[in-house]
Amino acid sequence: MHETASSQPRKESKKELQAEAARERILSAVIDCLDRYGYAETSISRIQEAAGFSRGALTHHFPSKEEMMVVAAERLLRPTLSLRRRKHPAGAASEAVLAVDVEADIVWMWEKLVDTSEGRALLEILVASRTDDVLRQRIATKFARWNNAINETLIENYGQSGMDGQALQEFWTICRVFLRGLNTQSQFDPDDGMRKALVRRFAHAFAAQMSRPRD
Amino acid sequence: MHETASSQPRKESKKELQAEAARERILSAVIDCLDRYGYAETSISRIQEAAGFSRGALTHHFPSKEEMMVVAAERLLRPTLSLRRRKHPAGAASEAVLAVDVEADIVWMWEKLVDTSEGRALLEILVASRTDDVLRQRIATKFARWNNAINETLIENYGQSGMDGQALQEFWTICRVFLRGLNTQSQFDPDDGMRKALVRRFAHAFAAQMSRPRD
DNA sequence: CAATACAAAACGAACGTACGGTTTGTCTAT
DNA sequence: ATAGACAAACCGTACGTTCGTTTTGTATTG
Repeated sequence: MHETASSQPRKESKKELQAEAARERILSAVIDCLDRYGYAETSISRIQEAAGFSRGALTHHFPSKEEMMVVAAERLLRPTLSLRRRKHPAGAASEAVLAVDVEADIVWMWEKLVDTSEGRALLEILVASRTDDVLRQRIATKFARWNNAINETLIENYGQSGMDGQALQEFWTICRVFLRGLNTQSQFDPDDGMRKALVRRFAHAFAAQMSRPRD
Repeated sequence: MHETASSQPRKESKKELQAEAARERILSAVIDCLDRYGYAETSISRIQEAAGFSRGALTHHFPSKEEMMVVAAERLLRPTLSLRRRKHPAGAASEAVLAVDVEADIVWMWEKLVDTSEGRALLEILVASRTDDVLRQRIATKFARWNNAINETLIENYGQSGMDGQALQEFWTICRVFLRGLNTQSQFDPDDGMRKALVRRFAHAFAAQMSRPRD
């Protein structure tokens, strides 16, 4: 072993790049299968087929199916998907602006984070981890960190509202829970219309609550 | 087949009673396994073990596992669990009374309908039906009817609020979706405290929105 | 700059296991 | 006696894993 420290991305050997690309392709296949077939029906064969690799290649990159699922979950819980910061014009009509922003952010979360392959795959993993002890233990801290990261970003954006931090955390958690729950009945109205209407209705009521003084 | 019409429960032969009790026991075992092990890990062996029956008994009462699941789903979607009617004192302070009632009903729904074995089993079936076409087709209409029945009961109780029927339906659907979503992360805080706090926070905001005039 | 040596990558067959379904047998109540 | 209620053994299948082989990229020689 030479001293090619991993902190120096200088010399990414071609093989390492290839291996990393393969792992990425496999993880994408896992997420795709979770969305299409659900956690239970996501078999090695299905992943193999979706990724375009052989059975042996999968076991070469991941020692077990469980490991594949955990790494896929880690990818879904990567904090890379953060809301963009908003710059608020300091001063007048702050409440109205705030409400509009909250509504827009919620709709954006629904369309870009939840109502996607990744969002549905995450739902499958979360529901599976409800009854799978080892899976739950392995993703619990990542999930908590992910929730906190989202909350912090949102609180940073909306901290000037009248609510304290605790209440804000709870409100955004409610929002996340609602959007995730909406994915549990997406199969019953193939047209997005109804769900999107619900999102808007929720966002509107939610924003109204947030931009009002606490009682 | 004699002409013992099912509309005449007059002569329930002892054997029929026994068979019905066995079916009920099996269905309870299914729901229990769905809650404990999840949809994927609910196998015939597990159900057999939980119900205290042999493999043969299960296949005697239900032709297939899918049929068992569908009938279990039908049991979970039975309209028997309806909110009790509330009698409102016609007259003063109706808005405040309304808000209190809404909050109480939501907490009641969470504790008695959603945060239960049956509620979690229903979550498992709904998530499974997202990717299982035959299961979805077989429970779709029952699920829709169940949602409508709940909505109608609630609208009957709260019809005097300022909202129109469409908005009320959407609001209660939002409530149901949120409570179901809360079950998808119940495994991460074994203490009910946090979830119950979220329910209360949601119920409070929800009630405030409902007892306010529309904009 | 070849030629060789070695490790990683990809492959596919084989294995044991657990599942759902089926069949056969036994007992009980009518 | 006859049909239903339950039990137990059996069958084919699909799963996840293991393992030996082949291929490909990289490093080390002359």
